[in-house]
Amino acid sequence: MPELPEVETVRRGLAPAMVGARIEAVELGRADIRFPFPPRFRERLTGKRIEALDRRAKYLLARLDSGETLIAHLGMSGSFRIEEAFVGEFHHPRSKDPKHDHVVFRIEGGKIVTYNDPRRFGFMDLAATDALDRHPRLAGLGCEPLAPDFDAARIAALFAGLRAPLKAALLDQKRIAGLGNIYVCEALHRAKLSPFRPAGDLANARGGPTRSAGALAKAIRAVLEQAIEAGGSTLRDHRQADGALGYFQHSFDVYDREGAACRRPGCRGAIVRNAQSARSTFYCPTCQV
DNA sequence: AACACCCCCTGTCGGC
DNA sequence: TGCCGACAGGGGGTGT
Repeated sequence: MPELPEVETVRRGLAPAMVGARIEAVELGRADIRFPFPPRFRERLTGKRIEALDRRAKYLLARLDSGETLIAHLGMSGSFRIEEAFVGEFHHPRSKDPKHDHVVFRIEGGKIVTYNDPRRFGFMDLAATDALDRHPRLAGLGCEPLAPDFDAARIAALFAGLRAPLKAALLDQKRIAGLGNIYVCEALHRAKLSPFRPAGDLANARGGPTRSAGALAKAIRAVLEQAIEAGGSTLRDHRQADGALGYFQHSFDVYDREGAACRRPGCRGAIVRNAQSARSTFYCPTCQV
């Protein structure tokens, strides 16, 4: 499920139960998910207070009062859920999917937070908070697309001279961090830009922004903000931490709509799907040029 | 630098 | 019904 809006939705769902509370206990269902858990993982979490829960791109960052930060990435299929603990309860005898419940946190105040990840492409790590920006997974990340200074000029500067197609450039987390396959397709459609256009087209000869760069900056911001507002997108029955379903998937204009009519008013085109760098691209060849 | 391709792991879905 | 391949929201690595 998780691109930026879904991770942000998870963050907002977890924060009320976790921020300010101590982690009373941690249980692991196995020794690794995508990677092994770091040494003494449970000990370094147990008894620590969570001072803040932040997001960087698609990463969740739980700042602990120990001076360390818990880094979590949901991969393709990771999700968190919150449940009320009963007295003495730790395991989840009623979990619908105990096989993929890999990490269970018991939180001060009586909540149980469970990380479930069938494909195990997600991971968790711990790092010193004052050295977080040197963590190998965070160090190379590009700019936040919802930051106040993310605009046409920024896009032009990032894309000037690039011959790579817009789709690939937007998926590259080293340039802009947080977009994934769905929201790239959606943003390009909103901006009326072909996914195959060279990214460098958005910069003029002096490296300044074209009108298209402005349209794309606006489209990215709008689609992300609207998706967050909707609680993210729910695909394959993924849920928010509180069990609610996001509903932005009903607002997709192109993603997973191969063969359907383009939703742009006045456009008579149909949505096409094809592969770009081994990933499905959905777009309308009629209005995206 | 940038591409095309491979891998990680598991579940689901469509076609036969 | 059963089997099998294709495919899935992420990301890193390699070789050309």
